Amino acid sequence: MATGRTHRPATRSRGIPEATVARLPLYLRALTALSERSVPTVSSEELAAAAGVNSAKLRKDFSYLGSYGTRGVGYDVEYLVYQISRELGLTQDWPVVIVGIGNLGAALANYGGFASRGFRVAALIDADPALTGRAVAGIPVQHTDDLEKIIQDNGVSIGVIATPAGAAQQVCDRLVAAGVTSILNFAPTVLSVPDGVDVRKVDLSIELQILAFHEQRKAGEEAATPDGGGPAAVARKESADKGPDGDVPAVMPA
Amino acid sequence: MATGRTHRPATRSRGIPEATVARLPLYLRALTALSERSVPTVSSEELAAAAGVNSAKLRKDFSYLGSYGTRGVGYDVEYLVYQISRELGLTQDWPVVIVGIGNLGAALANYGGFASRGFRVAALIDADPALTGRAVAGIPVQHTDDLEKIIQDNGVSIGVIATPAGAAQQVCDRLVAAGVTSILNFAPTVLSVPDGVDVRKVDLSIELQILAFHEQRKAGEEAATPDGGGPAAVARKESADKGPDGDVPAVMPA
DNA sequence: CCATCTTTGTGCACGCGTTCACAAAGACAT
DNA sequence: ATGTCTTTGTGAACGCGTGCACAAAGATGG
Repeated sequence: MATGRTHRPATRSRGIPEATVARLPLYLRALTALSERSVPTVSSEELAAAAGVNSAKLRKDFSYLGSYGTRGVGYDVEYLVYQISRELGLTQDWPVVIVGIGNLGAALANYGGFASRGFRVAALIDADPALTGRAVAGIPVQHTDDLEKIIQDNGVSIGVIATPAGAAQQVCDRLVAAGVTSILNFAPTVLSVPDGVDVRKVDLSIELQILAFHEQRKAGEEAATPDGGGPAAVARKESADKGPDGDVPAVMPA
Repeated sequence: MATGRTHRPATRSRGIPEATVARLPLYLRALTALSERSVPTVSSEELAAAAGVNSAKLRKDFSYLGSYGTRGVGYDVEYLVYQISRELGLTQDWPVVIVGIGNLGAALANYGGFASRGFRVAALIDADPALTGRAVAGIPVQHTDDLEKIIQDNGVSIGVIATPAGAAQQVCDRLVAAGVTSILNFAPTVLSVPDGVDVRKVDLSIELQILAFHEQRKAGEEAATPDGGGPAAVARKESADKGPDGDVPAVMPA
């Protein structure tokens, strides 16, 4: 750990820019919606609008995948769905384990967006013996003691961590040791992983803080807006000193 | 609803780059942890390691806020905590409403990371009459009919959407009409909002799809191994880029 | 077959973000 | 004071991502 030096030299995965990869799921969702409405073809302009991006960007993104469009017509929806799915690896089955079955873990287990895209919740794991055996989203919760066996028996390579912050690194280490090479982390902690292991982080409070920053800026500049005093919240008198409020937020209080 | 402009206006918010703003919460968390351990000062190198970023990047980030460090010593932890909190607008109270109290909404309501950073869940809102009146995380759920009144009475400017995809746009429109100017969207949909409203998106399935892409690539490059290709990929020393600092992505602004 | 129209695919330029490398600044010891 | 040591703050170079603008490619109609 302590990745002191040699950071990633280039972030191009097989010639496809990382930024493009991050948008492919967006296109895929829009295309899937079109497919369900039996729309045969779509132009870059239309699809871009549906995905909320610039049409030039979309065309460039697709150009990295190959030339799948027809000039003067657009893109074949079904064909493009297949190509993007294949590129993202969604044509195969990805068994996933969720560790930490609190409120968030349960929400994830129930989330329908997984199964519809090749992800299969292979197991739910929690350290609380009281949960063991109970079913969440129709899947029985298993105890952390069996983590390694579960990973290996199911050939799991993607793990989701939804534990409290304090347990995240330990769980991460065990997942990696057992063979997991991709981790989606919901715990508010920086995880250390060896090279070759991908970690993506989702942090609910960080997103809100970024919004707060912009919100504060908007409120501050609103003093000059022509529009009458908006009903927007007035900057309340600060008072709550940072205080040592239990910062370490447990993702779930069991 | 002409164009779904959900991407940031690329406006250098008060001279502070967007990328820097996105990292400030990361620094803040690391600093808070140091503060609780009564560490008086910290060097850019140490703090960068704790936050999982490059030290040069961290110093440049702080340089946008001003010169808060002492050469030869480092940064005063308490002072920096205050400066970043103030910059992010966390020294004031931010009432927030959560719309859609399903599994995810409940998880968010219970999430401890909000209250500890100036965010206060002012209300929970759901369209299901069966939920109305029931308490989740100690907060009574109110009906969607009262959405506008709740927003205005509480001076809410930040809304969290955790509804099914089909209801998201409608909820969004009502929130915006009632005065909300920042939205955190968990529904898998592209929201259309007028200028001046910020939207940040968190999409669980998109993150997994991005991981799957890299996972597939790793597996594909390992095909050279004599093994017939078992489903379980072995963590192997490989030049898998994508450094340890998994930045958000999609959310990126998504 | 030719003209015209539509839409893709991409060369190019620009700006943002990242990283390096080092001078400036302060602490500390002598 | 002076020198040495540590660490910040930043100028500059570089690479990536984005968006413009247009030529190429194919459809379509006469």
